[in-house]
Amino acid sequence: MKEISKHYNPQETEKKWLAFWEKEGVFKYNPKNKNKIYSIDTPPPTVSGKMHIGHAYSYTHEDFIARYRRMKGENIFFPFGTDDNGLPTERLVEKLKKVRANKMKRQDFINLCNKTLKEITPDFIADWKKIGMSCDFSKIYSTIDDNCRRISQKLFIDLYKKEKVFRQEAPVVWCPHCQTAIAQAEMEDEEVETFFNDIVFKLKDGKKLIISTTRPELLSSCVAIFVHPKDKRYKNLVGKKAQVPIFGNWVQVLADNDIDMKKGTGAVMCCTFGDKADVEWFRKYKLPLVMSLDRAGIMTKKAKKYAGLSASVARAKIIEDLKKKKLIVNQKKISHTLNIHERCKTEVEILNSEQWYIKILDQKKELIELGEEIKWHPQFMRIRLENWIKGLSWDWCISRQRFFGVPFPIWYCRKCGEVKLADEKDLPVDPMSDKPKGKCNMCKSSKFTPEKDVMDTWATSSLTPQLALQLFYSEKEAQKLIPMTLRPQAHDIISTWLFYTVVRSQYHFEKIPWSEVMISGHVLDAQGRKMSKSLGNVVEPQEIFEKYGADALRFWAAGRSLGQNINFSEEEIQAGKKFLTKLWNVTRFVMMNLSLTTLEKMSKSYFSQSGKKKSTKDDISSKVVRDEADKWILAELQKLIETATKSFEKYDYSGAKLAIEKFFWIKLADNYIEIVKNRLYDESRKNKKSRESAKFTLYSVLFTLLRLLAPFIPFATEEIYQTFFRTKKCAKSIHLCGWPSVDEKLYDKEKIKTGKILLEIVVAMRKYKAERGLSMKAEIKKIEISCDAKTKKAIREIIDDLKAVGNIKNVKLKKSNKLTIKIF
RNA sequence: GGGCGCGUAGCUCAGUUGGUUAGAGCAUUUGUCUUACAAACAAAGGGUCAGAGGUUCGAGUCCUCUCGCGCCCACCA
Repeated sequence: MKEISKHYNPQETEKKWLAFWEKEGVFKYNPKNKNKIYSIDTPPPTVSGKMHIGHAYSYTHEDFIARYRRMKGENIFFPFGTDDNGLPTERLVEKLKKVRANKMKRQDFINLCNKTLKEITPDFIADWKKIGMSCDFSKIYSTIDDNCRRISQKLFIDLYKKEKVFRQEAPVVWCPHCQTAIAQAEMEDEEVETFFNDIVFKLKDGKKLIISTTRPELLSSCVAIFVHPKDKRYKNLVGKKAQVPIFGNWVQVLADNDIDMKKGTGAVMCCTFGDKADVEWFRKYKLPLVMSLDRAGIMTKKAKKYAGLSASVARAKIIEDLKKKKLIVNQKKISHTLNIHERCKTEVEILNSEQWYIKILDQKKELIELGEEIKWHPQFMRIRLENWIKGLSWDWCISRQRFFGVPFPIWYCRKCGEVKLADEKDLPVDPMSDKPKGKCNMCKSSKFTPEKDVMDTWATSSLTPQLALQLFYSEKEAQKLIPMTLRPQAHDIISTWLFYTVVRSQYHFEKIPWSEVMISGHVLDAQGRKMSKSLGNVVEPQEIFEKYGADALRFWAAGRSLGQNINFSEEEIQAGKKFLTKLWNVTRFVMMNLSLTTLEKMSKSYFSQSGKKKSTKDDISSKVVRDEADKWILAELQKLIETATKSFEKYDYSGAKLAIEKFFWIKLADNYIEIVKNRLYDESRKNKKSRESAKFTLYSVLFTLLRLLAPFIPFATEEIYQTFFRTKKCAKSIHLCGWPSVDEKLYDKEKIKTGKILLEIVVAMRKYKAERGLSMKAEIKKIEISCDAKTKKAIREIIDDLKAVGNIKNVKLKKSNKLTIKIF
């Protein structure tokens, strides 16, 4: 018997195997391996200082799949990277270093970002290792590193040459706080209370026209008034001019079908720009452009006496002035939803400015079809992409008036304005410090202005298949590996990362980026609410590691089906820990009963180097296994392998976990071990063959079970494998052992039926004893079982185990059509 | 307003293509030192499967409607 400690210590064990995996390069990717490649487009987490529980939840999901596929023998390409450029990183650095990018020299800020990333990234990544991600961490990309900048710029040039990207001056969604353009996907909703003001405009004939607005501060931007063409109240006013109060200019009254007659007074002012409708009218009726707000959200000169005020101050002031002049006739308190910037929660504005866009609006249909080409897990998530694409109303704005991002590889000719692209050989470039080669292609001038803007972070992270593949492959080879096998991610970024990656893959390679996607849900608190600092309900995975270990956390994460949100529950994590303890105890039991020589004999004869079962010729199961209970548990085990494998193939890891858990606890621990105990303890000679049968069964059931569990609890299973199962000839890690396959010879469905009867009798006996307050060891004098002939035969075959487990003196079998059990 | 998901035991969730008596964990109650495990084990109680209607020999499962919860999108004048 091997020495084995009484308690399982997850923290120590996990640390040990983490170091072992790294040292031995267990998860290192080998591009030369000839096996089928299973490639995963791992989400590069946005560097934020710390892994959160939602990360832990969804990343373990993809790791379950990766580990399963690896054991199946596929060549797993499971890279790792971090997304660390753009606004999220800028905001993190501003917070950590207590600076404001706007108030620093551009280059100083960029240097500070790079320096900060160097400081925090290793600790950040450590959590992904701790959770047991089986990625190849030996080569990691960062979306701001030289290679990623090069790829990103190169592919930008590709888009430019394919005319999929364009620059235009147009109204764009703008964040006044971050002072940059943003994309449609970066907006969130927020419900706010405000006043709906009825404001008096005067007509030439002195009559009044009352409009309703929530944004009176934009009066100075008013360029028209709209009414519905069928609105009788205003029908005779259409085509006439009205005077803007306070500012005195005259604007036309126009009719448009989009007007809601029931809303407010049914008359609305159009400002360039108050909202998206204004943009549409601006375009449709070719209205003049009057910008009353600047890039920082401050009123411009156009706002005359209100210039220099912030929008909200100006609003209060203008309402006051209008009231004094009795030009506000009604104020109604309303609550409405407006868009805020997801990064800083500032109310967004629409501003006219020059930006770079990737064309998407003209490709909606094609993009929806591409979504259909991908296999979705779960399927319903595809609809979310489709809905998003259908609802798109802006092309994808990728330029940001920021600092820490991938620069555009372009300059503009000072003379004719023509774009000058960087030479692909020179990438990555920073046009702010690098000079373009040659002269302007149009006018042959040699004076250029650099593009100051940087690309949005999604413009680079939408290229993760390339960023990851080019860690190991040349550009040409990498393209051959598109589509990758799997994109795993959570549902919140379907409209960004998933969508953008599809767009880029199509434009560059005319291919979908991956054949399959798996979408995880979110972690909510115990009450099902979002976790947030303000609610104080945030659970940190680091605390869970400390208290219960990563395996317990992973076990919990496998508890709900893919795509579903999960409520955090400490009890569930405790249940995971309990499972580990139980597994440990079962292992102790098995190992206490197997001698070292038996172990070696078994591993030699039964398992080949890879841990895969040997060919049938070497199969000793048919020679050794003789008792019915053993055949029963082995048959159940085959059924389990079948279920677990089928589930994993469907990305239904939770189904696999559930089946394994039930088998382990109910079939194996509660019943089989109880039944077989007595046979193991009886060391008499005549029992030798039965004892051997039990030993072999326990050995192979446990080893199979360990392999089935390895994707979920990689640390505990590794510990047990290394301590008890691994011999010189075996694979160096359980994660390199084969995935168990069903042994048809052992998959005897009749034996499963026999087992069912056996359990029924055992349960009846236990109930009998429990009801009388007896010990489970108490003797039963006589048990009478009435059953049909077939069952009778089956019971005869398991009668020794049955008598032993219940401590029964006499078993009497009677013939009957119905199974009844009487105990005396 | 549109789309998607969810509603099953006190709580958290399973429930395969419709098929015997709807399952598990936690919680509750009772019992048991049983040579793996008392942080364990055994047993028990607990359900109009949100509601209504329909299809079917048969519905937790399929269809229609209603109600409740969550998420995404739209509405923003």
